[in-house]
Amino acid sequence: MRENDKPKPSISFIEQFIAEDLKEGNNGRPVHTRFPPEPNGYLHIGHAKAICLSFGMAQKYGGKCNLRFDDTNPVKEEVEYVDAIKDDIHWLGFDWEEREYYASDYFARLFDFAVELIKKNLAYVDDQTAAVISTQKGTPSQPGQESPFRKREVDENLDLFYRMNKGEFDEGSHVLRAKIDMTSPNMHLRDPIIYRIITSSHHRTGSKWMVYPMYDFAHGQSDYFEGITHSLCTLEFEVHRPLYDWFIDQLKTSDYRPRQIEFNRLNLTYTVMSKRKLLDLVREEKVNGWDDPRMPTLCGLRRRGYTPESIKRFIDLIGYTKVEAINDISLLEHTIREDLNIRTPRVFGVLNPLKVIIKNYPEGKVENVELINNPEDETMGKRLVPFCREVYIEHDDFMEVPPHKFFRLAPGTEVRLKGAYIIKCEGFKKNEKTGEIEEVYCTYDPETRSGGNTLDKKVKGTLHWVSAKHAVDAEVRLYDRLFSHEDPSGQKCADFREFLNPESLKTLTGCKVEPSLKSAMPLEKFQFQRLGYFCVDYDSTETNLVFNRTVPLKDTWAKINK
RNA sequence: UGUCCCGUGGUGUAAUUGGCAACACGUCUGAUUCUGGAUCAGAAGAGUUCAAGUUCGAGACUUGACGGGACAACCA
Repeated sequence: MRENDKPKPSISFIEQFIAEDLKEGNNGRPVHTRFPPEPNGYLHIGHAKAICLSFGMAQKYGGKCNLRFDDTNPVKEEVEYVDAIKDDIHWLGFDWEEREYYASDYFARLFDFAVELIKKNLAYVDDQTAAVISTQKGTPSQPGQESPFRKREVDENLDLFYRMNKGEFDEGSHVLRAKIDMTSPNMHLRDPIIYRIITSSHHRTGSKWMVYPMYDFAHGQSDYFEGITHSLCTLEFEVHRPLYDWFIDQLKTSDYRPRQIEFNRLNLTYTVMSKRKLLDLVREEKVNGWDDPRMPTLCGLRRRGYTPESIKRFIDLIGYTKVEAINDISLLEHTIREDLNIRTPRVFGVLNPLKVIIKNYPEGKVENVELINNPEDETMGKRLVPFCREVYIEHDDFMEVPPHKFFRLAPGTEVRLKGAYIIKCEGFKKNEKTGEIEEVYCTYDPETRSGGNTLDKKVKGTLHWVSAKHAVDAEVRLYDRLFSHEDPSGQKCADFREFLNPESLKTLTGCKVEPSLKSAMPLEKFQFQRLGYFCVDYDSTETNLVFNRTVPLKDTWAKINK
């Protein structure tokens, strides 16, 4: 009854930090977070985890969350990605209002800050090649060595840096480095490169700049410029934090400083989650684009039939920790079933049609039988489905020689056609050459019409069906896991491509669906009874209906059958 | 031979900050149903990587092992 009686919902360690910071005043600021994608690819479900966190914390604590494109590397970034990223965030149900920012908005301030560091003798221009700088850095277990240019005079550094940006030097010939500590046990503090020369055009600033800041020199500062209080990122940036803090120390003029907190990134079984690998799959045409329904991208999941709610629910369940875990994709499948179970109408669709002829049913007669659209939700109402002498059933639902515990149709057995009548199998036609069953002959019991209450005749099996005369043809795409290995990218001796599942896409044509589906629109979702959840694909047209199977229903018979 | 992070049922997370380990998924029973789905009821499954210490009491604290991960891109 009381609030206290309920177990307190546990909050993540990040939320605990935020709550503590707020308690201590948070420098007089409300929570302000940011989601900072680089526009060099499409968002995937791992990004959704970060989005839910940053937007979620802001929402929960009455703060704000900015969208900031981390566009400091013009050679990899494109506008195409900017637009797609915005669509995906909105689709998930989050909004950054007018706060759409770009790291490139801060290029001038960042440049000025670099100049300031040079003047404070905390940065210098290095003329060495990348290879030389790299060897001088040492290794994680060996200290680095100082560059011969480290002691360059301030004026010379200033002059060189300005000339770098004027385009007087080639790419790779000079870099600007922060002067920190070449012997630090943290590699990131060994005089990190903060500016490099890039002559490619930037998707927003064009050719205005010839020098571009590195991630470490842009990210924390951008947070600072925007007044971010909590900068939430994934675990691999943990070792960057001392550097993040070092730059903030040079920059801050009051008590305010953004705080970086790291959490575990999302790993899913049977898929890959790095943008580079996903890009490889797209470029090498292992999949049909970023929005291929087998991809873990948000646009792929959307096309597959996933709902934002199911993704958010999944993310909620897996939580935020510092443990590098690999999450089971079957949990995602659970959350989408849970969601679709409530929201989708039930329909009949036959994937592998087998014709059943009901011999004692009058030719030419059509009855409209009434079916419940969703037993979970009465408000979704009922619909009429035509029934007649010839219907299609699922090929798997008939067996000439049924195994033990087979509840479906077989010679001499009875089943119910859902919503219609109980039928009995009296015979079948078999192709002598191929051994394939081509038709099944049945009789029906007119007394068993659904809804009639006098009958206590019971059958074990209930089948879905589609009237042969009224059926609409459809193409159905069945998806399986993209990879056959649980952890395709975690194998040292094999490339992830070797684990691609050759059966990840099966296209079925000549499927038969009930006539009410004729005008279904792309992304419309249904439960094909006894089969699974399906949604209309973008490829669907008026003359060629195309469905994607989002996820099958759990199938205990398939399990028994194993 | 470095620095930092992490180690709780099969999996993912909890444990009110030290009081005999909880939840979800999955698994297995059973009930029920005109979806072998869903739903409902129930069960099995970890003594918290190991060891020592502090304490009346440790999954939580300390130390040390062991195991896993991150860090040596002019990527983010």
